[in-house]
Amino acid sequence: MPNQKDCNKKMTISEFSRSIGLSAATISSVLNNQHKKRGIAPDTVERVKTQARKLGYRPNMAAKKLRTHSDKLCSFDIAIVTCIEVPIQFTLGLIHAVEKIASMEKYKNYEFSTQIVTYHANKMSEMTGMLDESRFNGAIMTNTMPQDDKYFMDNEISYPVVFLGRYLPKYNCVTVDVNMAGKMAADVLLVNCRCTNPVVLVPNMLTQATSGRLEGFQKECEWRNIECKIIEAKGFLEQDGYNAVMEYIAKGGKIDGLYSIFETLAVGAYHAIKQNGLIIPKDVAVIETGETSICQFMDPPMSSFGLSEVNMYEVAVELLFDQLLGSNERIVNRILPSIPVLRESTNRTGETLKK
Amino acid sequence: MPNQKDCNKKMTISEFSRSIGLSAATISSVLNNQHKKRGIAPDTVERVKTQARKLGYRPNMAAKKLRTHSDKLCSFDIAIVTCIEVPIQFTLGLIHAVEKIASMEKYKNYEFSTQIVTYHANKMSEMTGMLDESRFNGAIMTNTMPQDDKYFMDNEISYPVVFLGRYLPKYNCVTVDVNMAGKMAADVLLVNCRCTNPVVLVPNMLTQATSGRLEGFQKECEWRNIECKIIEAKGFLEQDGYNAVMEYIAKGGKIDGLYSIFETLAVGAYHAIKQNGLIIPKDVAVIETGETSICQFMDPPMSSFGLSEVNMYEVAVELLFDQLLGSNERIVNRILPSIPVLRESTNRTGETLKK
DNA sequence: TTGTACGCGTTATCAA
DNA sequence: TTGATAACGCGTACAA
Repeated sequence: MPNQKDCNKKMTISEFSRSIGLSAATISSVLNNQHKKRGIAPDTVERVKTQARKLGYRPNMAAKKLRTHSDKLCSFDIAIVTCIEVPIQFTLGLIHAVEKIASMEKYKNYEFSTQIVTYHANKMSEMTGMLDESRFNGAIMTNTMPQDDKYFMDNEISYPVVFLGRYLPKYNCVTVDVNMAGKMAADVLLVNCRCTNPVVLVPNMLTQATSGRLEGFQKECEWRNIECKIIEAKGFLEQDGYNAVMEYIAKGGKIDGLYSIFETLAVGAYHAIKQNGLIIPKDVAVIETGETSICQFMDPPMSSFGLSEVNMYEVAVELLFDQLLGSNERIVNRILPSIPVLRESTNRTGETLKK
Repeated sequence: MPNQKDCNKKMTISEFSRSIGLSAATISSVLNNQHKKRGIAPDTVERVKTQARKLGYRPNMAAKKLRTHSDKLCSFDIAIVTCIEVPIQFTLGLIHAVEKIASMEKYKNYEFSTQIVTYHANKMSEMTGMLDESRFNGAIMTNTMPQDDKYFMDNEISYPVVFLGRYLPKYNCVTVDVNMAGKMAADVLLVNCRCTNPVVLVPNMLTQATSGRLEGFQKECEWRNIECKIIEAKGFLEQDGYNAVMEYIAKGGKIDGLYSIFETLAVGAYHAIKQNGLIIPKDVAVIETGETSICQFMDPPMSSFGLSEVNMYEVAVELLFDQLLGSNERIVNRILPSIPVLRESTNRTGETLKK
C-alpha cells in the first residue's frame, strides 16, 4: 500500500479500509473523534491513527462537505480572482469587504467560503474552469490585463461575476471614472500648479483602469496644448518607480509635475525626486491615483484620488452576493466618482490646507 | 416553487428537476453547455436556462467536485487563517508563496486550492470546524492573539498546520527570533545612537511576536539601566501610530529614540515626529520591525528588521505542503534569524551608509 | 466492538 | 430528444 506521497491519485477511505482490514465506518469515526461515542476498542483507535499517519491519508473535502453540510444553511463558494504580478492591495480590501458584507443581516442565512485564485498576467485563457460554474459559484475579477479582458469578452462566464476596476459590457462592473480622474489630475497639475513639463508615470503593464487614466490625462494636456511625457516603470513596485524617475532625470528629462497612475510607483518617485535635490511641490508637484492610508503620512503629504464615502470593494461584494441569491438578472455597471484629495504635494500657493 | 432567495436550504438539481418537469440529467447538461453534444431541443435549453435564472439555482460545488474531480490529480484544500483586525500584509506574502511553492516540480502532481478564513481577535473558540479536518486539509495560522493561541494549546488540531510568527509547542511553527530582534533594536538605539530616552511604540493588541519583541527590548534596556517608555497605539494603522506619538509628545514625554514593533505604526510616528519639528535621526532615531518595500523609500530611509535571504512565507507553505503529503510526522520549529537593516533613521554618525 | 447500507447533489453512461 | 441509473468519497443509523 503506497502512501499518499508516492501516489498520484488521492487515497480514499475505502483504500485505507482495505489496507488495514477495518470497515470505512470504523476509520471514519476514529478520525472524526467519534470513537468514544461508538465504543471503538482503544487499540483499534491507535491502529487507525498510526496507519492514517503512515499512509498520509487526507479526506476528500468535497465528499466530506457534501455529506455533512447538506442540511445546514445555504452556502456559496466564491472566488477573488487576481493577477499575481500586480501588488495585491486590492485583494486585501476585498477580503475585508467579504467579511463585512457577509455579516450583514440580510445574508445571515447564508454562508460564504472565499477562495483566492491567482493567474499570470494575460494568461487567463490558459486557466481551466473559469467560464463554467465548475470551481466556484461566483467571482470578483480584478487586476485583469487587456488580453484577459478580451478573453472574457470573446467567451461567456456562466455564473455571477463582478469585475472590479474595469468595464466589460457583458458583465457586472464596479469602476471608478478613470478618464475623469486622469483629466482632473491634469487640471491640478496644469492649472493649480501651473506646470509646463508634466510627466506621467505608468507601470509596464496597463490595465483598463490605468490606461484610462493615462488617456484622460493626455487628452487634457493636448487640449491645453501642453506636451506631456510618459515614463514607463519596469513593474509595479516602489523600486520600479524610483528607478524610472532617476533614469529620466539623469537623461536630462524635464519635469515640474508628476502624475503617477499607480500608488507604489509614486512612493519610489518621491524618493527619486528628493534625491535629485528637487523640492515637492515647489520644483515638482506630485499627484497619484489610489488613496491609501499612507498618502497623508508621506513627506510632504501626497495628493491622490480617493473614492469619497463609498467603498468600492464593499459595493462589488454586495453586488456579487445579490447576484448569487438570484434577485437581479440585469447587468449592473456602477461607476464611482473619483474625488481628488489635495495635500501639500500639489500646494504651490503656500496656503495652509484645511485638514 | 420558491427561489433561492426566499429559501434557507440550498436548492438542489432535483428540486429544480421537479419544478420544471425535466430530468436532472437534462438540466445538468444544459447548465454545463453539453446540450449540443447531447442533442437537447433548443426550446428545452431555453426553458432550462430561464428557469435557472428564475429560481436562482446555483449548483453545489462539493457535489460537483466530488463527481468531476475524482480521477483527476490529487487535490488538497488549504486555508490561510488570519485575524481580521490586523492589517493583513502577511496574508499577501502567503498568497504569493502558495502560488510559488505550488508550482515547484515536486508538487506537479498535486493541486492546491486556497481559502482565506478570517476571524475576530481572540474569538477563535467561537469558530466551528477549526479543530477537525472538516473544512480544509491543512492551514497556515497567522496573526493569532493570545486567547487564540491558548485555545489551540488547550485543544488539538487534527490536521497539518503551520503557525506563522508564533511558537506553539504542539505544532509546526515558523517564527523569527523576536526576543533577539527586540534586543538588537535596543542595542541600535542605546549603543549606536546613544539614546537615553528610548520609547517603544506598540499596538493595543499584542500577539506573541509583538510581545516578544517588546520584552527583548525592555530586558536590554533594564540590563543597561536605562528607562524605557511604552506608547500604546489604539490600533494597527498609520493614523494610530501618529495619534499616539503626537499625544505622547504633547504631554511632554521625552523621546530621542523610537522602536516601533509594527510597521504601519512607524509610518505614522515618522510623520508625528517631523511635525513636532524634530529631526530623524538627529533628535529621534527610529527603527522598526517588518522589512517591507517602503522602508527604504521613507524620508529618511527607515531602519528595520528583515529576514535575510529566507522567505518566511515560502518556508511556511513548503512545510505545510510536505506535511500534507505525509512525509514528516515530527513537529518542526524553524526559527529564522532577524537581521537588522540599518538606514539613515538610525545613522547619527553622519557617515554615508553603503547601499 | 465492528460492519452494512444508505444518502448527500452531481454528472456520465446507457437505455428508451 | 430525454430519462433512469450508477458512482464519486464520506458519515451515520442501524444491524450484527
